[in-house]
Amino acid sequence: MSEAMDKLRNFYLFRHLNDKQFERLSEISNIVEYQKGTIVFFEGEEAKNLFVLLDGILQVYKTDQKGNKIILHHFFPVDVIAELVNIEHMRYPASAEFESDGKALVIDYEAFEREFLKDPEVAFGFIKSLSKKIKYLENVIATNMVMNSTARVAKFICEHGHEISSLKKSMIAADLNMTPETLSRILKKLSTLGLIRKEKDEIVVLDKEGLETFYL
Amino acid sequence: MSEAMDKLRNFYLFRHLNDKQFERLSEISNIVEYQKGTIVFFEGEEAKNLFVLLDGILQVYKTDQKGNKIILHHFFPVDVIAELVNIEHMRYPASAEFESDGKALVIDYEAFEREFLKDPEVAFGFIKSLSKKIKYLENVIATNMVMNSTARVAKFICEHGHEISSLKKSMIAADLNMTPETLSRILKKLSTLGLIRKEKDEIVVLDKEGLETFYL
DNA sequence: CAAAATTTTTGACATAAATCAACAAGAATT
DNA sequence: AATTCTTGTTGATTTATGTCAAAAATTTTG
Repeated sequence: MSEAMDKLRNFYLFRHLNDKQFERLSEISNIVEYQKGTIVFFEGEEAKNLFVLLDGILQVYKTDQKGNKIILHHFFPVDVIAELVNIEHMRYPASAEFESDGKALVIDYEAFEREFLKDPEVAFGFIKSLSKKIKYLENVIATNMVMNSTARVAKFICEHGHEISSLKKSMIAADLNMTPETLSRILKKLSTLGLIRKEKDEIVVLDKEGLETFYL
Repeated sequence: MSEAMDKLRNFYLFRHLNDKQFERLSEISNIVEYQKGTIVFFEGEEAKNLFVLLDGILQVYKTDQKGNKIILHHFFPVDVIAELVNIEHMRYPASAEFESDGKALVIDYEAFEREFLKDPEVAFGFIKSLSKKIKYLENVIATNMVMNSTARVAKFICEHGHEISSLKKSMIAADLNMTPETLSRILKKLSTLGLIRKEKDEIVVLDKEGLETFYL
């Protein structure tokens, strides 16, 4: 059995399926490989498939009138994508683009609903998965509507201190829904306040509590 | 049987319950009346109960650092509140306040989960209800993060044209997460553009398509 | 390692919306 | 009807962040 199938077997939504059910799942789905930059679906498009992200990072975003991306979320493997739009026969409320090369299981939703969704375990798995989705939407709102730029940066530093070294600043800015200029200025301000120290390729947190006061 | 119980019987989540189950539901819950302005739960509080709103309007909001309310949603009867926080044993991500006098069924969640959530019909009802919640969160994001003030006002006029007469402008402004001053200025602008006409106690839409161009 | 390309920072300026204060218009009360 | 209270409007100012352009720093390439 392929590595991908292995990942699937262990994925919480499918863990309890017996061999026969799993076999059937394979029949109504197929594994697709995507290249970095590929758009999996566009905002406004109609949904016919359920996606299970197996490899790579998937970025979900909306576009405002001026054409700016507003990044809502990054999905990491393994995760279900687009269960809601399928359940509700909606159009995608946002677009999804691979941020790296990746791979996904693409499931024919209609067949899935018919043959699997009545299974209480699968239904409960869906509840879990929808819950997770609500949590991150709450987080998007809490972060982007309630907090100002400084607070968002402070939060990001506290929560992702390490990763900063490996990420481009312009990427971080995009994820925080602000311009690189604004990010740069805020980092400078936090430096001046003595809360962080900007070193070559790294940001050292000097006063975590001080940072937290911006957003807690 | 009381009017409230009647409403409950017909509520989609409980419609399929038999008399015995319904009896049991009554045992693990009770109907509470609330006065206008009562806070049902505060952001950050731990959840122990599931609420079913039976009467009145419930406003859900977050508070930013400056103490400004950021209104996320209005619930109208009959609707389930706080299923997520209960499922996930989370703290409330927002506060809820009655905007009018009201009434709700308050269910002991632990007992509910134990005795009802395994029922596939109830589980499916939960999926539906979580879906609804995701939809309005998407809408909050689409409205408040993606659209500017003018677009939000234009959308509101198109979608709630009638209600405007009955609502205080300051209320509308709060719901749109802007100040009354901003709302007043935008209405003036839309008037000047000939898209609406402001009459005593009413706003007449003159050019719906024109309004829609602001947000579609 | 030097040159070129990319990314980040800085400065000047623009913009949307909030804030503050005064005023006007309606509604409620005496 | 006159007075008071509440709500809405207008103008001036402030604030946070975006935009654009140039300079500085860093990374990649030859």
